[in-house]
Amino acid sequence: MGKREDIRADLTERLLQAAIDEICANGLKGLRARDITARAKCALGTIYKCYTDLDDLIMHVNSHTLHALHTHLSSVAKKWPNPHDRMVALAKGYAGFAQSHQPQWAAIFDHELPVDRDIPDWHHEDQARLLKIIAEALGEIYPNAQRDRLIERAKTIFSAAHGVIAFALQQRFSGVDQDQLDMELEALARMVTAVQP
Amino acid sequence: MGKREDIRADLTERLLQAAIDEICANGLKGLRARDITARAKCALGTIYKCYTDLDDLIMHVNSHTLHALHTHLSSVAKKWPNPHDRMVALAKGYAGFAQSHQPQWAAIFDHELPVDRDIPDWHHEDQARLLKIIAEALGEIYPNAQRDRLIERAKTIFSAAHGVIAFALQQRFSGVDQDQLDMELEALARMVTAVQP
DNA sequence: TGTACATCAGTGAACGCGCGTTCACTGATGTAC
DNA sequence: TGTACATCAGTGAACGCGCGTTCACTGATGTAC
Repeated sequence: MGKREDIRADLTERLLQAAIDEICANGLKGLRARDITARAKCALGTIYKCYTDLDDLIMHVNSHTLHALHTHLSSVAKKWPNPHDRMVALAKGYAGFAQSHQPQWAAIFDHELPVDRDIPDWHHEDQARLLKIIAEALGEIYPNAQRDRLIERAKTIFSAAHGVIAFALQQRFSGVDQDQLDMELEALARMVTAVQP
Repeated sequence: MGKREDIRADLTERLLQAAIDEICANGLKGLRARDITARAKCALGTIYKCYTDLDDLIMHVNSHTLHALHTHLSSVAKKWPNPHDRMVALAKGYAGFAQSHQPQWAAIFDHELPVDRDIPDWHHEDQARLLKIIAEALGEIYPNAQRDRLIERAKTIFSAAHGVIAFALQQRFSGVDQDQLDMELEALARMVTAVQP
């Protein structure tokens, strides 16, 4: 009987969820170990039984968010057979996700690991899967392009859209108005997938 | 005779330069009041005589960087009479500046003021001046467009290019390869300024 | 120009707080017979 | 099933460190006569 393992698994899960909730409530910057364990109703030390440290826990939260984003965008992509329209829908879908999950979404990009520690493989894979959705649409638009070029172009388009969305959502820097965001994203997506040599 | 004022002005300037140098050396995250005053060869408390606090000093550093960026991009713009080519040159020029001033450039976007404090007007103006350079080129490409629409589109293009450059420079997220950055920026700038209804 | 006094700038030791991480403890879970 | 013992999970008070900010002090600058 694995009662101890069950407890551990339950604790691990509760801590993850508590961390997510705390980030939603106070943002990554306002995340404190004590708040997480208070919310998860366990002792402070438990974090270090279930995770290496706070950074490790945050990485898991971010992975969780990336999975949710991937699920969201996959389902959006499925609805649009035309690759041009699909790109527009993906851009808007990304904006919608970012908007409705703002603090978690921001955490993905704001969290910085200590320099001596490197990003786990599964995190890179999460990102690669996202890019694949875009690359696939591009492949349909440019059937003769090389696979590597498509991936590279997908990165460009993703980061461009991300830039537009990030500046629009965090008022801080002069991004586009929020109510013009969808319109501008549509324009961007259309321009960027107009056929060319 | 304003000897006291001279000393104060000198100190203020030295602190600014020391802060810039420290950011270059250790990044915004590694910026510490003690390191700044050590480099400026004055006492710790002096920061609070010349600036409200560390955040205020950082805002001044960022303003300094934005001015340098504006100067750089203005001179780039002057060299290209054709607005399409100018947009390409601006994108590459921005990437070049970001690359050669990475820590200072990153500081502009990484620095977060406490929520209760708002961004001074001069900081917004610095940003607006940057956008104007882009809007001007757009105005030549789309002579019939409204001024407001041009500004909005300039914001979109700026944040898109910024996204591409930011992801490419900070390896962290899957941005385009650094040696393909210029090529991708050129493609982006051309696509985004292709004539359309 | 010289002297006496007032002001106030720069100084840096000390304060204070936040907060991640540790570790000696204790009691529930698992094991042996 | 019951009892005695060993293990080891979760606990949370305490540690330790980093670091922004303050403030009583002192000596140079400015002022009055």
